[in-house]
Amino acid sequence: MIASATALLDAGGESAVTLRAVGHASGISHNAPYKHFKSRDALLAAVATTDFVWLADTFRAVRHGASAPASKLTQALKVIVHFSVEHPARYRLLFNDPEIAAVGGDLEVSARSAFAEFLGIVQDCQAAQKLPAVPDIALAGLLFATTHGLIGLAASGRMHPEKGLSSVESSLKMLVSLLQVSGTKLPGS
Amino acid sequence: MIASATALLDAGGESAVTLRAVGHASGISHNAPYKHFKSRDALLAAVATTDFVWLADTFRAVRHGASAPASKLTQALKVIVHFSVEHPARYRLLFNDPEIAAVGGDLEVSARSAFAEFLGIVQDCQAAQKLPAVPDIALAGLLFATTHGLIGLAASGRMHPEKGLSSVESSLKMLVSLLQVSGTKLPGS
DNA sequence: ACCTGAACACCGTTCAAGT
DNA sequence: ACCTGAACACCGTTCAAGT
Repeated sequence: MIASATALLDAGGESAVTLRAVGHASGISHNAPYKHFKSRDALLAAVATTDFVWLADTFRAVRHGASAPASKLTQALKVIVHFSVEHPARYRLLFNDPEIAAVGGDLEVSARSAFAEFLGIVQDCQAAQKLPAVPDIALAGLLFATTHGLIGLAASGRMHPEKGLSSVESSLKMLVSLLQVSGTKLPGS
Repeated sequence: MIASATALLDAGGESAVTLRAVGHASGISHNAPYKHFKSRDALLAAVATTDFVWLADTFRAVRHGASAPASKLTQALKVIVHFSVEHPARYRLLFNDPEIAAVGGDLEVSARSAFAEFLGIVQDCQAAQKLPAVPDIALAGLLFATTHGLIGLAASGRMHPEKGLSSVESSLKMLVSLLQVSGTKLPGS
């Protein structure tokens, strides 16, 4: 049922995920989902939870890989960007949907877990002097937020008129390189 | 009618903006809007256009104010943050709604106009050596995207667990200060 | 416990008809 | 030209009833 909803999201966006379509794709009636989920939003939240768990696992794999810290950060950011490109509706569910986020519960736990793994990668970069020694959580939030913002603006066509998606990665590269410069001269020193 | 839709957005979010409610609030029938707008999305796009025009005007006023360039940048970012706090549904319409963005036309023109004013403020900061001398459009996009991303993550409750909205402004302050440090040592030099 | 089918109260949108 | 009222094809959700 979660799988059906996920497939419908990828195929037709959030509006395509009607309980009738989910029921039909799962071979059950259109209101059988109510026996397993409190509402349509709860079903969508379950999809989002699954994706957050996947994100956390992927970040963990990147972090424990063999690359240099700065390269791991780039890889993690690419994971986010690629996910947003390949599964835009699911990405929006994760980071752009207040109604879904309000569900809380497992969803919030899995979201924090994914962020914690990302934070670990940022901390490793700081330890390796590849990022400035500002508070780690704020820095990780800033990097994540910038990636998220670039993705959102690109998706809305509200970014650099002439460029397309590639500008997301090049903008991120610019940010990381600017921050590395900052790392060599700590603010306040 | 645009005013009715705007009020409904502020009061109850996007889902409250039904054509029946708009018609009732405007003293007309529930499908009279179709004589003025091609669809519900077109009406929402008209609301977004109005807000983009307001944003462009506000940015322009900031830019031509008496403050120092760096202060103008801070003011412009605050305008965005405050708008997102006071009118979350309208903010989402501007920057988080692919369906609305796809309408194009006047909406896109007004969006580009707002970005152009913001770009001007960034350029002034670069001229005053308050921001690094990287390509101006990319830098403006980066600053805007970061602000947008921080707002979105804060709205989704997906940011620093312990902090709230104030962390958006403090994170932005951190970014600008880090970029100012970078400005003193250009990358590649 | 889990599922079904009908029903309810909504939607956006269309259309024939009025002025 | 602009508006109305009824109608159509959907929704999410509820509920009595089945197994």
